[in-house]
This record gives sequence, structure tokens and C-alpha cells, in this order.
Amino acid sequence: MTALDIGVVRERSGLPASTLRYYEELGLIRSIGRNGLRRVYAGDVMQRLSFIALGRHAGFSLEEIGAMFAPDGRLSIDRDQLMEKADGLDKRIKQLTALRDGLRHTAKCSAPSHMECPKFQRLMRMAGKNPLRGRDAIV
Amino acid sequence: MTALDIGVVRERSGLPASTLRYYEELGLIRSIGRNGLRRVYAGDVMQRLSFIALGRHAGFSLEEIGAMFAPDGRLSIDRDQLMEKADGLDKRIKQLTALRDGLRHTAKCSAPSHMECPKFQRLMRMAGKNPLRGRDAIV
DNA sequence: CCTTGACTTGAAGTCGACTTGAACTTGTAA
DNA sequence: TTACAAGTTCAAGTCGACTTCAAGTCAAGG
Repeated sequence: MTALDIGVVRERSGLPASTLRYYEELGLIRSIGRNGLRRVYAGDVMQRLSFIALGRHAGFSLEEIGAMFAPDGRLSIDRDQLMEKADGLDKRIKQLTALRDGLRHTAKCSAPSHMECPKFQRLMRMAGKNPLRGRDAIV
Repeated sequence: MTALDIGVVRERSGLPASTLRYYEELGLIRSIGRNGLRRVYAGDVMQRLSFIALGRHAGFSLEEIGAMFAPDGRLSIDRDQLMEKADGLDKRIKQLTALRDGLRHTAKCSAPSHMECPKFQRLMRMAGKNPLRGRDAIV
């Protein structure tokens, strides 16, 4: 668990320094000192960044992710929260699967225009019933 | 295909008038006249709105969706584009499935802390390898 | 005839996750 | 020892999809 210069973290994680600073500002990672001006991060930073990436993939906001770290730096995710998220993903997976199959069908469908394909119409009707609002989580 | 007052469209679609005006401004729907001040939309507007909702669910931006309407108002989606999107969805579905299973396992896992669960670690490693950038399409 | 509520306009604001800009500092290589 | 790449700060900007605001208009009901 040796300390890591920000340059090293940038390189290993692929994230720009600006993002690392931003995450630090939000309290998602913490720097343990400086090397001259440069931030030096604690050795667990790579693990934390992976965790953040994972959280983002699962559809959590940075704020939510931040709340999963206990003050001592360990994880404190409640298992119910995970199950809830998993159930949410499950729903979304089903939606996406229907969508994927619908699109595939539509692409091959012999109807002269997509609008005339009954399956496509069904898809549209489904979508119309729950419009996505704003930048709404797509997951 | 009778004309529809914006109030009726708002009601049937569940979208606020502001959204309808916004969509019109972007050229996604067109009003065919006025009733006093009020916009009156062409009869196909509900279908168009459904299509827009479908496109959004599939992860297209409003701009991309706009490009799918030919100038005459008919759809002109190229079937390859649909297949491409379907393939994209497929990938995303696989990711989400792995994620869902991982979360479910983690929730039930007997490891004292999530970080100690090997499956969880594997998930993190996967996520770490392709961080989500910005407001990146989650789909 | 008058009120009212749902529309109208154009401009500005919001939200999340960053990025960019301007001005400055520093460890390291030449 | 001097140049330089890569950091630093703080404030402001960006992007997409809308929403909100202030001020005005109008069709329909009482």
C-alpha cells in the first residue's frame, strides 16, 4: 500500500488529473500528502477508483457512491440496497431485451416501412406508456 | 388523422406543454396551425411521440431521433443502424447481467466485507477497465 | 361582459459529471 | 541553471433535455 503520485494514478486508471481532483473534492478519494505541489494518493486509491467505476456502471450517482464509504474508508453498503439495485437492473435488462429483439426483428422485417410492422408498433406503444423524463437514468 | 390541440396531446401523452414546444423547436414534431394562440398538432403527433419515446429508451439522442424522420415526415431508419443499435444493446445487456448477478451474489455473500469477496473484486476489476466518462450513455 | 386557466414568447436556469482557462509553481532532465 | 512538462488553484464553461420565469393573450364558461 505505497503512496501513489497523481501522475501514476492518472496513468494506471486512465482518468485525467482533473477527474481525480474532482473526485477528491467530493470526498470519493483522499490524498495523503504532497510531493511538491502534486497530490499523493493513498495506496488504496486504485481500488476505490475501481469501486467508483463499478458503482457508475450499476447506475449510482457519485453522491450515492460517496455514501457507501464509511468515514474510516471501508465500504458500508447495505445488502438490501444491493438487492434493490439488482432488481432494478433486472427490470431494465428485460426492457432492453425486448427492445433488442424488437429492433432486430424490425431490421429484418419485410414491411415496406417500419411503421407498418406490427411488432414495431407494439414496441412504440410500450415505450409511449412510460416516457423517459429528462436525463433520466437509462439504467 | 384529425388535428389535436396541444392540451389534448399533453393529456394523452403525459408530456408537459413545455416539452412539446421543445420537441417542436427541434423539429421532432410539427404543429399544423393555431387555435387562437394555442398550437394545434397534426394527427400523427401521438405516433411520433411514441417513436421518440422508443428512440430514447433505445439510447438515441433527440438529435439522432430527429435524423430518422425524412423531410416528408415518414421514417427513414436504415436497417443497418437498427442492427448496430441492437448489437450495442446486446453488449450492454450482457454487462448488466453480469452486474446484476454480481450484486446479488455480493448481497448474500458471507464475506465479512464486500471487498473481501472474490466475485466482487472481479466485478470491480471489470468495471475499472472501462470507466464511464461523463454523462456517458449508460445504455 | 368578465374572469379564469391554459396557453404564448424569449431568455435564463437546472442538474450531474466533468472540463477548461488563466495564472502560477515545481521536480527533473539537459 | 534554466527550461519544461506536468502539476496547482479557483472560477467559469459545457452538454443534453428540459424547466422555469415574467409578462402577455385568448377561448370558453358563468
